[in-house]
Amino acid sequence: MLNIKPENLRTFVTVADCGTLQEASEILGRTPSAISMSLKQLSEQLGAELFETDRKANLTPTGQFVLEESRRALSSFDESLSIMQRYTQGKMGVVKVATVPSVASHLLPDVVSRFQKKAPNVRLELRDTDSVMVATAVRNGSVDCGVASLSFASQDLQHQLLLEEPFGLVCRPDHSLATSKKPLTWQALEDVTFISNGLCEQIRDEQFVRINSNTAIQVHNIVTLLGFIQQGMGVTLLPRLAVPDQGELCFLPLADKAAVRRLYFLEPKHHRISPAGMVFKGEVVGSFIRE
Amino acid sequence: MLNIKPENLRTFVTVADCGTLQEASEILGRTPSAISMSLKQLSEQLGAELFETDRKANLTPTGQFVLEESRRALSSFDESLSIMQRYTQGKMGVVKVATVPSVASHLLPDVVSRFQKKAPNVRLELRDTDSVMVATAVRNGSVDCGVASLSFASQDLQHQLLLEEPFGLVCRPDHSLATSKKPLTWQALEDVTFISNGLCEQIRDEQFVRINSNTAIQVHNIVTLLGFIQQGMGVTLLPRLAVPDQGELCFLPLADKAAVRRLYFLEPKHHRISPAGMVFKGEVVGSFIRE
DNA sequence: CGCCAATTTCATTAAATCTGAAATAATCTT
DNA sequence: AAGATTATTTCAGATTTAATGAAATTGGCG
Repeated sequence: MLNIKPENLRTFVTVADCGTLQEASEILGRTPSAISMSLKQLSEQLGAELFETDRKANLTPTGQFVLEESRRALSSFDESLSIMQRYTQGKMGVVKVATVPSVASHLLPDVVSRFQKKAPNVRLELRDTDSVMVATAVRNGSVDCGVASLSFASQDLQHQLLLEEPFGLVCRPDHSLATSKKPLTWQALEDVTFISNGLCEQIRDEQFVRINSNTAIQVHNIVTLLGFIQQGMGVTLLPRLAVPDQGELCFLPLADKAAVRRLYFLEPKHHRISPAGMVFKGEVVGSFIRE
Repeated sequence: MLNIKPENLRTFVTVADCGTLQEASEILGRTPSAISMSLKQLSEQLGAELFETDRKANLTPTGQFVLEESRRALSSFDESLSIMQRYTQGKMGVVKVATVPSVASHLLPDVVSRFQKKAPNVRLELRDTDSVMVATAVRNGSVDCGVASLSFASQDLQHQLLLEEPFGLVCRPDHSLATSKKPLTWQALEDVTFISNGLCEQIRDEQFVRINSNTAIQVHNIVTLLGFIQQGMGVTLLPRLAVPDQGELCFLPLADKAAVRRLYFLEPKHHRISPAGMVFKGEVVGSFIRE
């Protein structure tokens, strides 16, 4: 089998274009004798003369054919290398991300627009679900990475803290607790109708856990939950980002500063994410670290 | 710029397929350490890890992408080399040939069928004209080579004698000369109506040249010429191959054995013909040398 | 937690490639 | 047509690049 390297073809193409070894030698940065040897090797491998005479002005029919095919071969090879390079630089590919809804709606838009400026040819696939599903999706590989809170550390997930935000009481402005001047204690919740939601599981305080587990209603969907609050059916606890800014509901601080939601960047521990995914991660992490 | 050679990609693909250096080293015929270094070089050039761990069982996302692209790059490159190789071996391409009609109809069929057996993927373009046009076509490159007689040696044509065949007198069976027992002398032509044709210019004998230039009719097209003879309008001189075998005309030998048509293989002197053309030439020359 | 096997590293050897000078071949000039 | 000139090839030595084999390291498995 023959052993022709792209550099042989590149040399040949340059010489054919220049018509002289001297000129080609300057372009290629090698001596004419090196180029002469490279051409000799190529024509020996092919078993045919490429030039009519030892002056390089005229190609044989074989030379013309090999010239065209060499151009094709080189541009295809170079294109492949370029594609690999763009991929490894995170300028190409697909990134699939799962986040919790509050992150998706409040924090992702900024991250995404900066990411797209940096990597305009990368396709971004976003989905939002609850934290458990985010973790599952990252774990089984159906997404590259995710942002969620972490109920329990998984052995095949790597996590990185992005943000801590306090829970607060969400209620109507005319609710009895709404006028409280001081941060609310857990005790205050004992006497009102508490509507639980999925995020409440993040709060580990014993007294609250009891309140939470005794509650009559638990609503998982945020929009539905807020509707219930709006109707005056009770109060709930939510982190700041989960509550729409321009709503008509109150958001009151809690006395227990340990009641926080932690958001983590999640990625698989045992296999790494794509270069484009790394660029996305950089945007996410950078965005949260700055603020 | 990066300096990745096909051998690097081939090594990577083999290792990715095998899943272990040991196995790949046997296939590639190199030691595991050589392969390890080649892989290291590749991933350094790309600036990304290709395998999850130093065991080669699992590819990173980058590795999977590079694997696919490497396959594409290698098969394209190899295909190009294969095409060049097939071309230089005369297994691909186009051969354009011009011949005189008698060769085209009598001798080419055999040559062509043997050529097509040898080079089934080469396109053959045949045309027939008179010798002067054949030579012109070869000279100006509109055909690769040709078969014709040669009125005057051209400085940019290379020729090779294929066949010498004697001229003979062509006439109706009831013509006065048809019954002659002895080979005909030029003198015998002085008393009959001689119809000239283009091939007669090959005959240099002085007496004949005079007869030929005094003739009242000159017909260039062979079919037309034979029609004239058939009608009893006169006689002509032709080489054996130019007269149809199963015609009703007589072909009588001449006394002057120097009156021969010489057929040459013609090719350009200053630029060589394509590999497929060389294969065709081989068939033509071989065919004539054998007989 | 330690063994076993695969992989990497490192120093050395081998191979391929490049250089520069001299020889050769081709074109240009007279 | 012969010498002058320029381009190309050849060759030996130098340099760069890749491959080897032994030793060190790493990762997976019991």
